[in-house]
Amino acid sequence: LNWHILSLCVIAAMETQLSNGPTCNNTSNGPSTISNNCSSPVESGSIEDSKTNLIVNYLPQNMTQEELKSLFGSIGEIESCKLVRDKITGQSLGYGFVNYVDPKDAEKAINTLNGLRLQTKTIKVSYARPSSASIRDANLYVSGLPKTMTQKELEQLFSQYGRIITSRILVDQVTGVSRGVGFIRFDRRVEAEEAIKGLNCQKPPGATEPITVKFANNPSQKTSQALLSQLYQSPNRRYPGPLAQQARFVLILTHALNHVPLLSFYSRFSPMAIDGVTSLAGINIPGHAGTGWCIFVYNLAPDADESILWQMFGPFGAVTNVKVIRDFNTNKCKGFGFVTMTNYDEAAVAIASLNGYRLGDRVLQVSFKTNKTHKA
DNA sequence: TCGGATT
Repeated sequence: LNWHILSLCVIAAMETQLSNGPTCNNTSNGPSTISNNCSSPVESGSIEDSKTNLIVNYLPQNMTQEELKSLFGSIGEIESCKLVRDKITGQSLGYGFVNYVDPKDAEKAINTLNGLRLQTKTIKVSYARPSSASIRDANLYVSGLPKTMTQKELEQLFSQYGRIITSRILVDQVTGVSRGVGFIRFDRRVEAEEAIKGLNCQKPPGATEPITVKFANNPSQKTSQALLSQLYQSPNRRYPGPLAQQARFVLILTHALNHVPLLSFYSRFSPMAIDGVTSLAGINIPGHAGTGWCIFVYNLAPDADESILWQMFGPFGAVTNVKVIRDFNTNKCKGFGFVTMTNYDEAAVAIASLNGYRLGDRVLQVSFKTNKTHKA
């Protein structure tokens, strides 16, 4: 058994290609995205800074403040430079500020560095709006959008409430179709508040379902567990480390003791192995969500929570997301949940191992998620 | 007995 598990670990080892969504490009914010060149700065920001201070967006996750300063320092003398990080985790939030001494250098930096490709990202360089409380927390998260709605239509819908700084509609990485989720950043918080009042739970013109509009979280905020998982499954790892092996072993052994035979999952072929990800375009593969492999877990207890899913699936490899589906009113688990795993092989092993697993007095059913819907 | 989605 142990030997099989070790072999499996080798077979299952695949390159992790973590891509953080579609590469940002500077046209994606649409034609109505305003210039941040503040000819009439408002409130507390200094007028001088408006011509020297730049905001740099869509920086690669691993870029440091020093690297940012080095890159922009190649243009001219920098007065100050700040990479914005999450207060708690220290993770880069993917943007920063560069303040030049000379306004000419700021202009030059926009002309030469805006649109520069760094790793998987295309950075955006523009004048920073003066810092002020009124422009903070003006970013909205919008869900339930009709899949046909374009970014332009989204902006049209929201523009009645104020000046839009940026907008975006998230798309499936594989199919390119809208995920029905987007973002709108207004110039001022009060505008965002009005948009929530006016549009939350409303049907956009021609739509059949109401949309949800609320304040957005910070970009790429992950749970501490997902961060741990990411750390633990480092991108260059080819084989699971001793800890992973141990955990797998324990789990699979537990499974064996549960008197459910293991499937011959190691002989199963992986669709990822045909000719890589490109072969997946337009093909509907169960559980494949573009960002990973989505697994359906059925027969969870009413009091089940996310931690049990992390505990069960984590040992099999990179888990990026878990979700227990709860009843809106009672907040009790509706009996099922979802787990997203990065690598097909690890997901397949987890499914093969955990399907039929006895959790308390329940026997779990675990499979790739399908497109079933309860709607009529 | 197959959601919600966080650039």
